[in-house]
Amino acid sequence: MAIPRPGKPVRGSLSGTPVMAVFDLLGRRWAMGIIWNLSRGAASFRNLQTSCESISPSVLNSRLKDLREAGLIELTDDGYALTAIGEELFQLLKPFKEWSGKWADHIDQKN
Amino acid sequence: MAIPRPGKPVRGSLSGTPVMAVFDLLGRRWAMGIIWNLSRGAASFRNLQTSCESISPSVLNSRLKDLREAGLIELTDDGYALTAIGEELFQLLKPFKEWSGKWADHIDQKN
DNA sequence: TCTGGGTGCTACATTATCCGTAGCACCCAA
DNA sequence: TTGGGTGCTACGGATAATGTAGCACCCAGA
Repeated sequence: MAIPRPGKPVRGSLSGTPVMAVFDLLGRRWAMGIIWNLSRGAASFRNLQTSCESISPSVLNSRLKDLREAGLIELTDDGYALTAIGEELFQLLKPFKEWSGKWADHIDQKN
Repeated sequence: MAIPRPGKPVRGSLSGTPVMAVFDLLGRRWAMGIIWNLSRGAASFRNLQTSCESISPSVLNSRLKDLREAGLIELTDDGYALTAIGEELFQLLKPFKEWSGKWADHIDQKN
């Protein structure tokens, strides 16, 4: 699948705004999980495969390609790593961890 | 598809942590876009359908069900609306807009 | 040099998910 | 009671994800 570019939504997004292109890119399986994993440092293909338990290599490869073409990750001597702007994106993802705790509590309450 | 619950990943996520359950839920088409749209206030089914240009009603319905079961949105007299915790999640999504601008510039530079 | 094991990735069939369109039930106003 | 708007479901085809197998490459040891 083609890579969504800001202003040129591929998958049919809301209005073609850059933020929707982001949602388009991140709204794919494993995309955010991969970024999350790479935040701890560069990782090899195999390494990512094991930390993303059940991802198949073909999808991992495809997602890595997406993220690389989007400029969020790059292939270094140490393996795949976040780029500067990818790291910035991770900083936005970071607060999700705390929120998810609240969310979990909220759901537990209901059950 | 079953709803991912914190601690009980459905689709096979990294490690079953709550944050991965979030990524599992949001890593579906339109999920973040719907939340983004609802941040401007409650919206009807039709309303969402038009603001999410090319979403099909069946997928929209499915996503709304996902988000409702996850407790992020609810059906009010005014239509679908963010819950309190859904609104909190939107606050985390908000900074993506600014970042996406940077990202767009970054990509333009490369081309 | 020739195993043998680790790594990165591809191929392919199966399954799940998404999309597009049609259409039904409901409400309300004319 | 007809017509139009709204909320949603059904279904067939397209697209994406999964699971498994396996190939090419490198390097270490015999």
